[in-house]
Amino acid sequence: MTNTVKHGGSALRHQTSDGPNGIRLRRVTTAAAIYQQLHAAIVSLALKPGISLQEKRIAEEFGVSRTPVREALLRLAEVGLVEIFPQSGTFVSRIPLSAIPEAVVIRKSLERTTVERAAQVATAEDIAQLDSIIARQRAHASLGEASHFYEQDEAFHEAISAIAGYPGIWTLVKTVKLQIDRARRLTLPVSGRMTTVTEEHEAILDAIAAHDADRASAAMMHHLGAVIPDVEALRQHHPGYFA
Amino acid sequence: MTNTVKHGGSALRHQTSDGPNGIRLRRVTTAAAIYQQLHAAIVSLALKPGISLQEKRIAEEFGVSRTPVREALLRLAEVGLVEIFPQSGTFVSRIPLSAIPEAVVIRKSLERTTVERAAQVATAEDIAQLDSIIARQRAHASLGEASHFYEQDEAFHEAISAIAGYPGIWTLVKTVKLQIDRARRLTLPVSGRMTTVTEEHEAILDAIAAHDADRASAAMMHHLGAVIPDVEALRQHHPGYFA
DNA sequence: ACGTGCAAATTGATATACTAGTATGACAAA
DNA sequence: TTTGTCATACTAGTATATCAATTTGCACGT
Repeated sequence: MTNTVKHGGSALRHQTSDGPNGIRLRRVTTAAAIYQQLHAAIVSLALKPGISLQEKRIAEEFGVSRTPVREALLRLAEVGLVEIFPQSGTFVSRIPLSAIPEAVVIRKSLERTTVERAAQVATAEDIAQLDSIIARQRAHASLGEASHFYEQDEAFHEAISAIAGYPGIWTLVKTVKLQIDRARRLTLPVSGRMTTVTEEHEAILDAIAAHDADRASAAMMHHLGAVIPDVEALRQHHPGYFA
Repeated sequence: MTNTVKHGGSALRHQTSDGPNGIRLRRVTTAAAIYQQLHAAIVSLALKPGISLQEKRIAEEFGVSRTPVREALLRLAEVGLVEIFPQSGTFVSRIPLSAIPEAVVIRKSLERTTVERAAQVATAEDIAQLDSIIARQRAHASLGEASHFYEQDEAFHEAISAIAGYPGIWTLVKTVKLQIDRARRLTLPVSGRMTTVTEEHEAILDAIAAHDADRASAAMMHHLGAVIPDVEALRQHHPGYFA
């Protein structure tokens, strides 16, 4: 377990507080920047589950001191993306397959709530917004742009949360579904999957537009239930990635 | 905004790692200890919303360096109990009344899920366990022991989550209901409230014992809906406590 | 093969110093 | 009086060096 990963020697550049127009921007701390970079790297599996992360080495690679690196790692440990063993080492967490079913249940519970509420209160503009998201999604799907497609997928769910008046629920869902996302990254990109997802989103939107909370809920449950990855196949293809 | 608060000069003592029986206990880091103390102080309102918390001063009061204090404050900021303004100051967060309705919705959503599942799968032992919790609760209520009563109240909900097979949901609910708890602390202890809560718990348990998921859900929703504090009265009595 | 013990490695914590924003109040200008 | 500027002090963010506590692995000896 002495694997390491190169970060490409990316140097962090402190953002100065003054924008060109004199607007006072919120300062981006070094610790926050490192957190985001590591977060993205872990979720995208650029940093593989199980590999070692050392405060000292990361600090050198980013060209900063241990302090902000340490703070970033502590935050990552809280959301379950790294595991810190005192006086021993810090490692990218293995994907806890046993926790995924519960994460799915939580997500279903919360998104059922948002979609039902959204179906009750959605305005014409809300529906138009969701429709435009789906349109972009369909375009990306036809071009096979998985990354952009994924962004719009998230935007769709986030928009529903916002429409319902519960934007904080999406924030919660994002952290809950982290490990699910990591597992999903390992599944081969099934052709046609993007089209299927788009159709499921359309079904959800149809129900919202009809202000049919029950149908919207059912469509959302079907959508979220279809995303569960095949656990056993993953274990076979990627030994050592799971806890 | 130069208010401060005395911590009574409580000195932290490092726990050694070896228990009397040789079992290797998980080491309690200084940062974690400080986090817990500040967490409890803020939720119990011993630390009032809005007052200043300074890394340096807290470090001196606890007799430690800035580092663990800083880590504790960062964690507290993540759960919304303190607000950090870079290069300016750190303050106990004011209670965000506007976020409370959403927190209630989230809690209802998650606990509806757990109680419905619990009603489906509860065994005789599970039901006995819940019954004993309620028994203890009734005893504490009759003696007016609010603090012990509150512990059993939490234990009841936590047990339901565990019975459902979703222990992580209770962990989530605990953080979501933090601000609700702070607001509730400000409400005067209504006589008979403890008795009412106990009866509501009994109704929930009855439905679970009967494996009636719908009734259990309804009882839980009624229970959680009855706890919403009177926002306007709070604003009047405690100016400066809310955001 | 199997413990034993020591050295290396790593996180936890301390102490100190410096930087960069931020709040504050005094003071000058209108 | 009001407004704008400036000096000052304060605070969080970061850097650096160092030590402590503990785990881990490997060499060593039995």
